[in-house]
Amino acid sequence: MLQRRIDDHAPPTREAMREAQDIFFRHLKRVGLKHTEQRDTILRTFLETRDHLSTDQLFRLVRKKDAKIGFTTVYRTLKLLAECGLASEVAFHDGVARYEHQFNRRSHHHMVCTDCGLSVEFFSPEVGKLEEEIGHRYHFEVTRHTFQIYGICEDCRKKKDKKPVSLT
Amino acid sequence: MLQRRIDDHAPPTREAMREAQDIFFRHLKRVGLKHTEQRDTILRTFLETRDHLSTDQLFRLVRKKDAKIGFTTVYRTLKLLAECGLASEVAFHDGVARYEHQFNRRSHHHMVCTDCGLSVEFFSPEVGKLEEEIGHRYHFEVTRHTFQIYGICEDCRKKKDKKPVSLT
DNA sequence: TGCTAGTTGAAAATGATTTTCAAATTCATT
DNA sequence: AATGAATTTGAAAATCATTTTCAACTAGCA
Repeated sequence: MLQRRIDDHAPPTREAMREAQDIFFRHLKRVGLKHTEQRDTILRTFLETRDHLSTDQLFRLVRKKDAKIGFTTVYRTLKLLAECGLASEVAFHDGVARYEHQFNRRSHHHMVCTDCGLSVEFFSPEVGKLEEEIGHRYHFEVTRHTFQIYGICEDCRKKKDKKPVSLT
Repeated sequence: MLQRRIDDHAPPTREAMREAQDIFFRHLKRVGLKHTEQRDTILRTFLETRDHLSTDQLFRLVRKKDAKIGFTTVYRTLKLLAECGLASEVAFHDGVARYEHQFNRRSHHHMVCTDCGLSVEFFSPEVGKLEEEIGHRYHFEVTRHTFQIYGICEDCRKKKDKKPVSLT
């Protein structure tokens, strides 16, 4: 499905990159894993992205930097990144797991067009407050939340108006 | 994964059941499909549930009522129910699509324990308002939203305290 | 009743995700 | 720098939920 974005975002600064690598390698050390060239390449590629990537999409990007890195390694590294909080899963309900990096980003949410796949980010501090409040009420130690709004974007509505009934 | 519930809910009244059937069969007629025994059984079974069911879980329940109904039919009927708004998908990020019935229920959301799978429902009118507001801002025609909070429930936290480091 | 379009369900296909395993690599220790 | 134990890698195979196929069956209109 096509993925367009409305908002924009700056590439990571050198410091940001370094800090993220630090978090990652500290995590690896903590759980007794090793620092490898592949993991580093995958992390760097991931941080340079801005969309919500499927494992396969990230794999394709990684392959451009190092054609010898396999899908499996990307898959496994993405799990490690999720473990240490650098990546988080975003479910768009289309049967594919997507990840986005969480580094230096404000808490945000997504609105997705169910026709063309356009996704828009929006920010809402209320959601964070609500999360905390509900967690407290039910004695949960809250770790994360997901909030997505689904609908039809303006463009797709216009297209529909032109051919109102599809008989195919 | 285990699924416990904290809140409770009454079984559907005869009227509620009838109304849902009406909505369903009206929908079938509208899109030129037929009213069958199987579809009726599946709808009734679904309405009697209260949890977030995977297709397979619903299939098992349906099979108790009519052992001749196949998985495929349950799968297809669930899609039809989602089409006419009687069912809606809930993603718990565990790789399985789940549905819950929407009939006569207030808009609600879920908090899920990532350890034991416990899910709690909560209600929050703010979320609906937010949905509308964001949709308007980006010119989306909003159809639905999902909001889930993830965390660790009280019980699981207590269990962890007892054996703080797992070395297996 | 007869007909047509839709339905059913077993089995096969699909497609994303996950595991397996032998060869290669990391890194703490010599 | 060399050693060796533990981990990593990546291709291939396995898994598993979901979706499609297709031949036999059924609903519901004329």
